[in-house]
Amino acid sequence: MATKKLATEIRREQIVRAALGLVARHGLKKLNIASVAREVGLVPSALYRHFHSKDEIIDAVLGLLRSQMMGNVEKVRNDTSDPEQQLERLLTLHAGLIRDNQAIPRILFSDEVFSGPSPRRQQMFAVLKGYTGAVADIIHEGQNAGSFRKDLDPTTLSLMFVGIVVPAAILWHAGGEPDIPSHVKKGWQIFRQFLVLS
Amino acid sequence: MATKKLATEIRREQIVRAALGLVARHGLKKLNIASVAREVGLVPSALYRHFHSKDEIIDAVLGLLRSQMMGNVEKVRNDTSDPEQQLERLLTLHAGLIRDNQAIPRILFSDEVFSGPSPRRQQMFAVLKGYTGAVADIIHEGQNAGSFRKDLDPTTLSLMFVGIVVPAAILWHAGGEPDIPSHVKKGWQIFRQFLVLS
DNA sequence: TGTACATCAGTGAACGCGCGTTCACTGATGTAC
DNA sequence: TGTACATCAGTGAACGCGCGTTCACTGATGTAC
Repeated sequence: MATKKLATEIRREQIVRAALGLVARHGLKKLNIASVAREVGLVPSALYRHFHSKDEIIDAVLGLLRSQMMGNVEKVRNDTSDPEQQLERLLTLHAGLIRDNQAIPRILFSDEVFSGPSPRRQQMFAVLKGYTGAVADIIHEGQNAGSFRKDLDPTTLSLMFVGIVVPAAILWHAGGEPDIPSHVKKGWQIFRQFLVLS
Repeated sequence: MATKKLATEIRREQIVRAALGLVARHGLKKLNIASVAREVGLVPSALYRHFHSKDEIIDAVLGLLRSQMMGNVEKVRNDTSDPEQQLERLLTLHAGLIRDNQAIPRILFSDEVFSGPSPRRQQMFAVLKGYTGAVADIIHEGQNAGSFRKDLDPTTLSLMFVGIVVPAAILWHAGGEPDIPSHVKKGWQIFRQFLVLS
């Protein structure tokens, strides 16, 4: 029809971005082929020229999410070499990511991931593990450099670090409260006071 | 048939418990009328003698969850009057609840809640708010009693307190790691060191 | 430069499955007399 | 103590909707000659 023909590479990207947006706005359950197609300006069956199945689209969305999270880690590590600043900026970026992108917690806990195909669950586990692992690395470096307390387990600390954002995000997700940036700022002050040797 | 006829009150409880178990094991997406009926030993249509719809069953499951969480708070407040011990026990109970009951995070983040009927989202928000509010109250009492540091916002601390368990639960949920009780123990030591005046 | 052809993105109708829900019925249970 | 009756939990067939997926087709695009 009036629809322009575009290369598969371009369409794949359009489709994945549209799917991510839909998940962020309405949740994974409402992610259906028809909506994605409408968003991209195609007919539902046209998506099958670019993906073999809906599952394949979901996997691509997971990949996009992973690259966003790991992108934040890389950005922070390139910005500065000071572990304390790395943590602070990562927290801010992460909070922003979750706020702009309600899709993250929704996907993390979705049945599509946890009851879905086993490789997908493993991929998701790898993402989470990679992220908290990177945080633990930063903490470890700070300990070695002598700027952080040395008597605490970096892994435990990394989970608590992530824990500054997550419960706030849940609450915000559920009812609009609390103000995430403000909570994150306060939470970071507390975490920092405890961890950084002055 | 051979199925015994039981009073609606009994059946309602059986149905809700069966549904909660199914969600815990397979996620909300696989919660269908047929499975619940099979679990209870009835035919699918029989459930409609006791609930008007699947949505009503889901609401009842949410109610059960709420009572479990708030039950922990009450138990702890009755056990001891020392805020520090209240927090420590609540953390342990909460960790156990999440471990035995993978249903909690799955439901909290499910589309059934967040894209579902608005009253349901409000109910869920009230549950979360009530729980973190209770934690904040305990912290506040500890501050007034002079055993906790006074220069920190109880609300922020309460979210961080919950944050000790949540990320660990997510990881465990995704891949079996880490050992939740052990992480919670270490996390509590850190939190306690920071909060409690010695 | 033009023409024939292969490629492949896009279309629309149709299929089929899962699943929530309805409905007329059956038959057990408890109660009124 | 027995009998008639109302109540209501349980049944099984059927309906209907949402939705992922298939398939034969069309027609635009780029390329070989």
